[in-house]
Amino acid sequence: MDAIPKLVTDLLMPGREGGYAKGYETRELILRTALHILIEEGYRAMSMRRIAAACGMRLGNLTYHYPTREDLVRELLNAVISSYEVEFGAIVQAPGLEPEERLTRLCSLIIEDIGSKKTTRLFPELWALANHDAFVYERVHELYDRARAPLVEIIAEMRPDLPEQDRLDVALFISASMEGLTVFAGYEMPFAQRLPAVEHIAIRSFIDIVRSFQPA
Amino acid sequence: MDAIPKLVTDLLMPGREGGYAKGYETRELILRTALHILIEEGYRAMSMRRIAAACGMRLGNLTYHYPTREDLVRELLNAVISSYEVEFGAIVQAPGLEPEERLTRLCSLIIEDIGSKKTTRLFPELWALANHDAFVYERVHELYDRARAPLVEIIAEMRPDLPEQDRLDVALFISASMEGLTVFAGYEMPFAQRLPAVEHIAIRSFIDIVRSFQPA
DNA sequence: TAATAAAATTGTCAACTGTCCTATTTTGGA
DNA sequence: TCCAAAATAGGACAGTTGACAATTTTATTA
Repeated sequence: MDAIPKLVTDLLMPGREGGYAKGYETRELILRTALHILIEEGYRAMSMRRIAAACGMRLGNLTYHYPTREDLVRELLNAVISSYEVEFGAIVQAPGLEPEERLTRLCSLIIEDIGSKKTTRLFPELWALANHDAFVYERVHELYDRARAPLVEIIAEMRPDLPEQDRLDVALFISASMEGLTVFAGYEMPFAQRLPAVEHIAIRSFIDIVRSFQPA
Repeated sequence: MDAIPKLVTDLLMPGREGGYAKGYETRELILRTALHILIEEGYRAMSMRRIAAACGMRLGNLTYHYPTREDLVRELLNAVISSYEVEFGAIVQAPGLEPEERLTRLCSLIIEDIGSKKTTRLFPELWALANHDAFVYERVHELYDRARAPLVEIIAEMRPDLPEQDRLDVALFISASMEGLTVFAGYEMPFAQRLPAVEHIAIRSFIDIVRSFQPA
């Protein structure tokens, strides 16, 4: 039913320092399994015992690798968010292309990612958590800052006349616009099948704003 | 610190049928308190005992009014979402005004609501819950359907030439665009103070899309 | 005011939670 | 091959959770 999950970029773990390879693999399995439960059943279902059981290991072993639940959650979110940072950092800026074309490709990639199961399920959890957890808040918005950076650059190229603050505001709006699609046209959302159409509308309108925005 | 909460429209409870007035008041207190905990501390903190304690009542009494936690959550979300439906249903369509002006006012109201603490905190919780709870999913998207309806109407007035599907897609994009602001410029979010500026950009761009959208 | 339905209290239950501690087994390098 | 470190297992702990039953108190109205 589901597409083949792209395991490679699901999580970006910090490199291992000390310890055996076995332990590192186990920690990877743990975080991957925790992420799976988070996506499939939500944050509430992601208990220590539930994770251990799904990993086929004992609770004692889980708490050996992650002494507290908070440790585990932090590492998990860190690894997940890092993988997104890499993903967006790897977006080829394709120098030589017109800025409009680069804007189109960038937004296209982001919006298509929003349609994926992982992103549709994960980010609402992150948003909810961020409202009551300073660590999550910091980490999530750090990610968004980085994801917005290339957008700001393109806007600067297209509109060198614009004050920096206005560029930032426009980039912020474009970024928020796309994120908002998650709830409506994300994976298994009521308008999932309209995502391509809405993507088209979105990108056209983004180009229009950047081209025609005039400071107050 | 916080603004005075507008208690009147926070919750819309179903009218009481049978039972004493006392009981009805108690149920109202329960839902109001549960909502407060949900907003201030998140879904995970909203346990039966926590709610009962915050109400100054015993757990037994809470389970008398709401036998299971699921009952309570359903009633709570139903009451909260109903109040939003009333709020948006009450938006005066101001006949006689230009459609552009009506679009501006409607979006302005919605975006300003997104800046409120209640909305900023509540909706991410709803989005996360909706991903793993069919009831929440249904109820949330029912709300969004209703909130989009006046938008579709205005677009129809401005663009009678447009096929219905295109109007719906445009309304969907505008609606999603605004919701996306929650995470970035909502209450206590990093760009909360940019909300007015972004609101301005958003509305200008919305008017532009509606005016100039051309089917593929 | 008395009768009675509703509301609220109190105590209990099994299941689950995160954390900790102590064996035991496994691993990989000397 | 041996051995110390690492990994895993197993059990125990106190606290929390949702649900429920028996009981007492309160509110409403006949």
